[in-house]
Amino acid sequence: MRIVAHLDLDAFFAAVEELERPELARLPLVVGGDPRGRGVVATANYEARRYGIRSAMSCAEALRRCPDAVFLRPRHRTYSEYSRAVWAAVREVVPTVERTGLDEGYLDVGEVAEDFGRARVVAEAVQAAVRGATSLSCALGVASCKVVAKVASDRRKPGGITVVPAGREASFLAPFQVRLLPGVGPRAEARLAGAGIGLIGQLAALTDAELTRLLPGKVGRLLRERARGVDPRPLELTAKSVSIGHEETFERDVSDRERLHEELRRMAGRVAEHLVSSGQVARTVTTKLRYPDFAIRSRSTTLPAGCADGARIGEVACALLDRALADRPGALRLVGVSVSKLETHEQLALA
DNA sequence: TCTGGGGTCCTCCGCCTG
DNA sequence: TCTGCAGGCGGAGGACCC
Repeated sequence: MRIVAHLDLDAFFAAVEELERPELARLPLVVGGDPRGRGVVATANYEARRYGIRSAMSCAEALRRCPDAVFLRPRHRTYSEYSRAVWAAVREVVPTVERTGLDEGYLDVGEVAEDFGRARVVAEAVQAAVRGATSLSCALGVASCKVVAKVASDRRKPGGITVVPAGREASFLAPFQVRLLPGVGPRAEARLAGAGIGLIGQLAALTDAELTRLLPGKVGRLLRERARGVDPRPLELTAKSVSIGHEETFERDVSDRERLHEELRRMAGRVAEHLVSSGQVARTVTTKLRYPDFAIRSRSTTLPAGCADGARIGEVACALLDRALADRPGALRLVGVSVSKLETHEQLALA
């Protein structure tokens, strides 16, 4: 019997900060950007959420909602260390794991539990292991496939366990808002709402013709399958990254070409360091621009051979920036550089 | 509200080639 | 040699996720 669990650490960044600084534990706490700048909320603890503060909200808005909140900048290195400890503890209980982020992932519970009743016991053992190793709490959803497990893990937060027995997938999902289905973002939600479709059960019941009209292409068919609780995706145990990039939003929009080039060269250097440390080279360089009206433009080019040289990547990125600004001149809110078509040194040696 | 930074995947279009 | 077509690929953009 295939049984999958989705594990989600509760308010992860904020929970780590509370562990590191226990005096913050009962205060509204926001981890994210500068509340006087252009930053957004990465994570808010449950105390801050009582004021309506949510992830992805601008920090300025979070400050307006709760002027007494404590604002901290994210410390990714510290979170990575806690994350490593969490997943080591999880693997002591369930050896086969797919990490999808620092704070979440899927577990192959079928390996250690032969039925859904026993799966709950395994989920409790995972929670206890995580708490014992790190003092962090997590929520788990257990089901026959990834999408149902993921929706289930969100049901009882913080610290809960939700088990959806086999055969109950579609009826479990049906009453939830479509936006809770992974893959349905603001655009798809708006299109569905325009046709009076608000619940996952209604999405699951759409005819082919209705689906083609509302959500054409592969995406629509995939979302309707998921709404029906059908999701054959296996656990991905060896995730390899496809691209590496770096981008930054300026405090104030920048139009000075020299300054933009300088920033791009600096970011290209960081990207190249990342490439070198992972033993990879890249063939495609992409420069991204965001204008004050939030319009995004990107220009990319593919090099004849793989490259991990920061100066070379910077040079190409600057030329791409110039090309994009020739098409649409103006000040920029953000620039970024990323590389893709990655190859490892082993692959190059084989080629 | 006024929107970061790191990504992935999908779609569309134009170009090239057989 | 020209035309039409299909498929592959690169480039650009959009939607989404954490």
